[in-house]
Amino acid sequence: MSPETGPTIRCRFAPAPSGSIHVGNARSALFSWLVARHAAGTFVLRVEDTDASRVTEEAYRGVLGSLTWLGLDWDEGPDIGGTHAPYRQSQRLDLYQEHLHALVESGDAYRCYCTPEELDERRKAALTRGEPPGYDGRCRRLTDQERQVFEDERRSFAYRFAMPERDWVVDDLVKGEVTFRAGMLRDFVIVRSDGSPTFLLAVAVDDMLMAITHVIRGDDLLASAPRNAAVIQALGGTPPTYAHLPQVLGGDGKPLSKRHGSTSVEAFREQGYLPEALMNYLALLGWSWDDETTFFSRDELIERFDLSRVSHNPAAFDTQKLEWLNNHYIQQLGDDELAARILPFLTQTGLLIDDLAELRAAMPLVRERMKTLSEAPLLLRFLFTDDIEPDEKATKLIEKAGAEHLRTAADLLEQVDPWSVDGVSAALDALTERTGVSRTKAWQPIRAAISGSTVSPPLDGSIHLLGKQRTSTRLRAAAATIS
RNA sequence: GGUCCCAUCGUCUAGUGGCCCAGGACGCCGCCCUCUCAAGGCGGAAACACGGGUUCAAAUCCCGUUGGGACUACCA
Repeated sequence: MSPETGPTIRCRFAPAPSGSIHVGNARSALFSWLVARHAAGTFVLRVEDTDASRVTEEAYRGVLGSLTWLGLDWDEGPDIGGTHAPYRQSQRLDLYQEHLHALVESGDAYRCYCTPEELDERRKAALTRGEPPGYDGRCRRLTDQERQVFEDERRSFAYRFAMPERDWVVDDLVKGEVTFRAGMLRDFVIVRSDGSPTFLLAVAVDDMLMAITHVIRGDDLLASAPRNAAVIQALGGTPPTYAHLPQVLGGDGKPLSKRHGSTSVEAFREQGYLPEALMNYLALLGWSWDDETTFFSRDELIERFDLSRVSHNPAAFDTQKLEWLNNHYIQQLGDDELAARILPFLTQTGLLIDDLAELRAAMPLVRERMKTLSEAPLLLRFLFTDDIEPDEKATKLIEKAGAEHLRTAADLLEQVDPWSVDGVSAALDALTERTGVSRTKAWQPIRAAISGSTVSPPLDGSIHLLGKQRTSTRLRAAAATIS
């Protein structure tokens, strides 16, 4: 697979821009991209937007955006062009038309005059007879006279591909040799009666014309591989090598569907997952390097990824493991980087960050406390607003501690000079000593008063960042609420 | 219904006939650390779907059963 030993490997990802791309597709894209990058080959992005009515410009941009965010890039695509342009199927219609004619010329495609109603009827009849329900090939065997009758009636027609009646073997890089017996693959529609090409024509033509060498996709498309290959062969081309990946399932082990909520890449981004974490996690869904390595950087994946180590069984998406990985990657981020990534999540909840230095200074306090970036506002809110309303638990703690305790704390903290974490810490210890209770008992009411919650980053660091004045104000305000 | 794919802890997986009374990771449980919550450390419970073969030896090979899934569209 090295560039020196053979033709350049060309892989592609061909999403339909119908909304956003879900994690199953994202993994297909990732694996395909990894194969290309590992082999120093070419990665092609092609957009399957033949169903133009449903495709919006926004959905199109969303797909590209999701891939870019994930960390994937491409050498040829609709946005950057390339030697096999255009890369949107909606702009390749004349190409499909041209190849349809070639297929008709060579006798590999024919007009099918069967109406949807007739097809439906025959399908049902076959089913009740216990026979396979596929197209029976009727119009393929029409005599010239019969055909003429339909033409004279001006019946509308679709074009079907005449599937050669022989066994087909797909030598799949993941599944191995898969045999499809003669007769199992029926003649399929390649151009609809409205003249539009179907996926089965477009994919074959595009893969052939774009000189794709490796098609890596979900195994729901396994049965279409022999059809793709047959069309390409009929067109005089050489079919690519196929690799069909086992499905990505929802957390419940069922196929991904609306039931699982938002499983789009975009949704994970919005929830505060890091792209490096998602990529790492997705790589591990159906692939492993050895018996123990879990963390892989983008470059390590490129270096190590190999289809021969792709699992044969479907994989359930485990959000908890993703969360754990995400926390790991968050911990790897430096203060500036983490602050920059958190910022949008804070402003999104209405918090105004006027002091970036303060935000940056808070990073060490929250870094290992977040599974996702979207948890940041909850942890940092007390620093960026003075609108602190103690929750129920916090209120109870404050009342139980009493006004005296809070005022004592305020007194002690006001005396801290210079204002440092150590100084704050010493003052808190003095408070503990003076009251003669445990740190937990002495400090929790303080935490409640300054953060409004029973959970917060470490107290001394939090108070230090809050500042002497604001801390004092909050403690005394809390004390004042107790009658 | 037919064809095809798949089957190791709850989950992701290691395992290509002996190194496996099955290893790692997430999750779970316990302990430690500890100002809350986390993070971290240590320890624990937890799997070869079932039944037949083949073999000196099977999680690993073969057959069957069961169970999942895909396909069987003028969807992609």
